[in-house]
Amino acid sequence: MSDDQKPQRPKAQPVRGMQDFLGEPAARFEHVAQTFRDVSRRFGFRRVEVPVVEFTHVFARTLGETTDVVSKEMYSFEDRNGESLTLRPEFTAGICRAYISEGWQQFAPLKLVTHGPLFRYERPQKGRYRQFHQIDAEVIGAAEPAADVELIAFADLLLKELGVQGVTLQLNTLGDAETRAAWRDGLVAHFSAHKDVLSEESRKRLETNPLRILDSKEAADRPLVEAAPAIDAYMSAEAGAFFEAVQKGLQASGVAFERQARLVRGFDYYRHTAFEFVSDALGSQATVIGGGRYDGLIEAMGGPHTPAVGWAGGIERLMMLCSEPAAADVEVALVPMGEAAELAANGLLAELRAAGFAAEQGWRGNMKKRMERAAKSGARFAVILGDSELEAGTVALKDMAAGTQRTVARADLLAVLQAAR
RNA sequence: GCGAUCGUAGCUCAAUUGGUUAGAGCGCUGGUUUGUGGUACCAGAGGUUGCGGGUUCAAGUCCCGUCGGUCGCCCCA
Repeated sequence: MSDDQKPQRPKAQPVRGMQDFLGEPAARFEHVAQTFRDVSRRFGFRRVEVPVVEFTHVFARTLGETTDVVSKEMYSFEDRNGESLTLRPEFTAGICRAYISEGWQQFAPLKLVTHGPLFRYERPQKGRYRQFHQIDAEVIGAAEPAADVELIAFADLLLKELGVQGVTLQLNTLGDAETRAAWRDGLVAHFSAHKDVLSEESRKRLETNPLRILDSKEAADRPLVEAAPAIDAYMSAEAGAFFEAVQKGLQASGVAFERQARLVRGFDYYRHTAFEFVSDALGSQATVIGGGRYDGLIEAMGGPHTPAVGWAGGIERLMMLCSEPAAADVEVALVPMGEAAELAANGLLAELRAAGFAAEQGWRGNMKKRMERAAKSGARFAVILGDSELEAGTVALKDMAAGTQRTVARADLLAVLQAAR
C-alpha cells in the first residue's frame, strides 16, 4: 500500500459524499440522537443493533432486483471471498433479516429502535450524502392499528421535543393486498387511457411502478393525477376499518394529521398505513420522517408471515430544522498554577467528576491562557488554585458570567457548587 | 451516469485590461500583565494560488486536461 519510492503522499481527504462533524454540527447531531433515545424510552422501545454490512441480496430482494436502485444506488463491493456485500442503505431490511435469523418471533410483538450510518452510492447534493444517518423505529409482529398509532405518536412527540416547526403529518392507506391490487389496476386503466398526455417518466412508471405516478413532479401530469381514482373506491371493508381505527387512534392521541390520498409507497409488500412528516422549510427534500406498514416484507424475505410497521428519519435533515441545543459542555474549569497546584487539581477533578460535574483543567499555558480556555469552554465557574490557596486550604471560585470571585474553603467547594447548580 | 458552477492562509474572502515580494478579517502563537477570561493594543507564525500541462517577456488571472467542492437531473428504499 505505502509506496515510499514516491514522495507524493495521498491527500488527506474524505471519500466523496462523507463528512466530518466537529463543534456545533456535532452537538446538534448528538442532540437529535439523544432526544430520540429519550423519547423512545418513554414509548417502551428497545434498542436493537444490527450490522452495517449485509449480503447484497438482503437489500436487493426487498427492493426488487431489477431496479436501478439496486444496480446503481447501493454501496456494494466484493469481499475477499468474492461475496457481494452492501453497506446498508436502510435499516428495515437488516432488522427483518435479523428477526428471521435470530428467531426473534419468540419476542413478538417487538418495539425496536436504532440509529446510525447508512450508505447510498449517489451523487451528493443538498441534503443527500453517501454516508448519512437516520433514526429508526419498528414494531414487528403486531397487526393491530394501535401499533401504527403508537409509532406515529412517537414520531410526533419526538418532533415536538426537538422543536421542529412547520411540519405536517400526511397520512394515507394503501389498503390490504386485494384493495391495493384493485386500486393499482384502476390507476393503470386511468393512466393508460390518457397515455399520450402523460410525461415520459410517468409513462415508464406505468410499466414499472404505476403508484408512483401519483407523486410525479411533472406539471403536465397534474390534471391527470388530480383526476385519478382514489383508493377509497376500491377499499375492502377490513382495510377501511383498519384505516378508520388508525385515524381515530391518532385523534384520541392528540396527533394532528391530514389525509393525503396521493401518498404512496412503491413496493408491494407495503400495506395499509403510509405516512410522512413533511416540512415546508426544506425545499424538495421535504420529508423529515417517513414510514408505513410493511406486512408482506418478512414473508417475502423467507420468514413467517409477520405484520410490521416502522418509520425512519434523517438525522442531518432534523439537525437543520431543530432549534439549536444549548451547548454547555463544561460546568467547572480548573485553573491550577504551579506544579503543586496541578497535582492537587487532579484530586479536585476526581471529586467533581464523581459528583456528576463536567469538569476539566487546562493542560498548558500561563494563567491568562488557562483563563481564556476556561472562558471558551463555556464553563460557568473557574476554580483557581495556586500556592497560596493550597497553603490556606481554599480555592478561588470565579463566576465566569458575572465576573465575580470569592474564596471558598476547599472542603466546602463541592457543596457550594452543588448549591449553585 | 449526465449537466451547470466554483477551487487563493485553518475559516470567510481581496488582488486594475495578464505586470514588482499574493493581502485583509476571524482564528492560532507570543507579548503589554511570569495570579485573572469574555472588551483593548503590539508582534509573530501560517501560501508550490487543488494538481499537471500549454500560451506569453511575464499567469492567481487566459487555454486544455485532471482531481475535488457545491447545486441540479436521473433516482429516492
